[in-house]
Amino acid sequence: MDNNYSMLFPCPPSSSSTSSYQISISNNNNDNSNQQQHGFISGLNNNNNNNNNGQSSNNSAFLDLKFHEQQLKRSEEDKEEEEDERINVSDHQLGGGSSSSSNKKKGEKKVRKPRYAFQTRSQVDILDDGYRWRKYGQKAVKNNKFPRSYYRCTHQGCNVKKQVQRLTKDEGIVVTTYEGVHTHPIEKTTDNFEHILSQMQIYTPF
DNA sequence: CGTCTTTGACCCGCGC
DNA sequence: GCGCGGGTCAAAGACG
Repeated sequence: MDNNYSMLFPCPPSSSSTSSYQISISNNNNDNSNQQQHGFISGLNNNNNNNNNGQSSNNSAFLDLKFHEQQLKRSEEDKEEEEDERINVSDHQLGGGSSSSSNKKKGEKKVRKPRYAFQTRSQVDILDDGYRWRKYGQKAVKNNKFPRSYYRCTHQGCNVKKQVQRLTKDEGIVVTTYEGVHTHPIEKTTDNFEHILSQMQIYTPF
């Protein structure tokens, strides 16, 4: 469907960065079959808005990105997405309570965009990918001592979301899950991110 | 004062 | 039908 990777990386990488990250990406088909391969990326940097960045990320110059399509019962939903208008399943609205940003009409089925998950070895939870995110929720996750944080892109009209979660098994790994594609250019660039992009082009299976 | 995070409540889907 | 877990909302607070 949307296998146009370049759309996902609106900022062309420059080769000027001298930072020393190494990236390894591997498809991680841990769950079921029927995998698709899409890519999205989250760079490594401090987002100095909020997080616990007392611990410097400079030491964690080794990035270990593992990339896998998240298998969220998505295969059937993708199929149904096209004929979505025809289906009248339920008349619920998104989210808790009164107002929903996506004004779904009565009878429309909730459409989930495909999601792309990355595992990133990083000291910090928040990875600066050049976009501005606003946190809108945090939930405790079953079988995980770390909570999952929910972020939404703050750009007007851009409905991209991401989830950030640290693994219990390996506390150094942060799983970042993106949902949707940005409809606007990147808002700020970082050397780290650009460097990661340049690496990604090598490894991304076009 | 504007922006962002925190956090409890709410809603929904799904399995039993 | 019920309970659980995931996802979202929105008011309140923190912060620059």
